[in-house]
Amino acid sequence: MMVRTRKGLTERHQRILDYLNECVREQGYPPSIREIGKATGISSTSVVTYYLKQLTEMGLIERDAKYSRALRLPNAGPEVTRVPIVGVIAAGEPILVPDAGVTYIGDEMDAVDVARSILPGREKEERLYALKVKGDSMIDAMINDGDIVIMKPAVQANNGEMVAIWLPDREETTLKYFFKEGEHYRLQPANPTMKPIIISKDEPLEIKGKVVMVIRQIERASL
Amino acid sequence: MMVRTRKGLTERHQRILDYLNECVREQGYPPSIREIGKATGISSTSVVTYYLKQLTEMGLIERDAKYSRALRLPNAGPEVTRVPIVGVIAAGEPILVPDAGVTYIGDEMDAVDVARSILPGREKEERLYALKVKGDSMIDAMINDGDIVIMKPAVQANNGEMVAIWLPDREETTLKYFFKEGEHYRLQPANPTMKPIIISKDEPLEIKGKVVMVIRQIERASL
DNA sequence: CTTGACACAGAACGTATGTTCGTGTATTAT
DNA sequence: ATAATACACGAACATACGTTCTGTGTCAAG
Repeated sequence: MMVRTRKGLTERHQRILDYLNECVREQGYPPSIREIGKATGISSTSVVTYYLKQLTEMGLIERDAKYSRALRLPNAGPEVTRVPIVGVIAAGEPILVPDAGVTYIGDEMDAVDVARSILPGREKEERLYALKVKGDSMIDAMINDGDIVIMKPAVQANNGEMVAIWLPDREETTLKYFFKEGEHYRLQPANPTMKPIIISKDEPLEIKGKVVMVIRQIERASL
Repeated sequence: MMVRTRKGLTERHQRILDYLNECVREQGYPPSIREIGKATGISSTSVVTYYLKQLTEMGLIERDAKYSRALRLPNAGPEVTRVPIVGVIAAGEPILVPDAGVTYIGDEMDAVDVARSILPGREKEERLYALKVKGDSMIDAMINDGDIVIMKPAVQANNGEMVAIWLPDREETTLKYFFKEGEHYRLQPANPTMKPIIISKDEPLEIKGKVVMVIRQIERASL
């Protein structure tokens, strides 16, 4: 009996999977049964089929019977999420929030691609949007003019979450860590050397979304 | 003569391309010549081959002759670049730079995936690395504790580029926009409210890399 | 010692598959 | 009018290809 590795895979299972991945990545199409055999040192097409059947049963590949090269890696979905840039965010303007029922299609809209692996788990499922920062007003959030802020829709927040807040009385937008404390809210800047804003619970405060990520593409500075 | 569309593509060319894209996306492997014929209303395998030859000549597909389903969309490379996180960057420590000949393989190393579409053009070709920010010392660069800085190797810089600099005399690392001016260097903070550092050309200054991008994954703040 | 499970192998087979050839029509250039 | 080119097609062909069948060897359990 061959030595089993993780998940009940033998070395031959693993080499077949690795070869399949390599073929899809390098040549753009899956290998045939005979090509798998040659690459993995299996001299018989029936043994390759024997292993492919097991990999199918383990859910690691999918096959469409009888057709050539009809192998599929089931979880090879798109690696990036395209997040629409729905507008800008600036200190003195209300925050733009996408309408609930609107979807953004194609390339007409500005968008930013974000690798799914660097998004927090649950955000992968939710409808993210992005805002581009305009002006120097977000410095206390350590966010620069031109940065892209990835948001998820929210009208409420838990303590410690960073949110986009519109303060109507002050006509001000801000990005802050949000805390409920006694009779007021504390809006804590990301810059630890700066002081928080204390907002009385009498004062209107609108949470427009939660900040998930900030992306800064470094461009050359002018003199 | 059939009506030509953009780039000299006839309707049949376009339908073949669309079908190829659809097959790769939906079933995970390319179609055969006969499948293309059925899907596009072309009854003869030699006509399909005639069109595939033209699409190849236009650079829109690639074929590996004689093998089944050996069609490839040439620009369908991986959508993300995996950038290794080679260490941390902190104010009082020299900057870690990956050795020239070393490559990072597999999952042993921390890494961050970056969508290729948000990288500047030439960085896609070069060997990027990432450093994780430790401490509050990069605030003047608008960079927070925990941020990930995507770098490209460099020992020289042009005016206006953001670089990672190690000042040996001061035992200090800093991220600044770099300017050569007369008898000194000006290291300009990203935070426009902060003053630059002026470094005499007599003082040692080591450029360790150029900053390409900053990624901040927002986590919950503690009280 | 026997049996069954597992792993492996080669051969045979029918179908899938891509290429080549010959033919036809329409349009454009000479 | 003729030739060249583009577009279209069916048939034939050889090879690629996946499945099935039969067989062997090893090992563990009974």
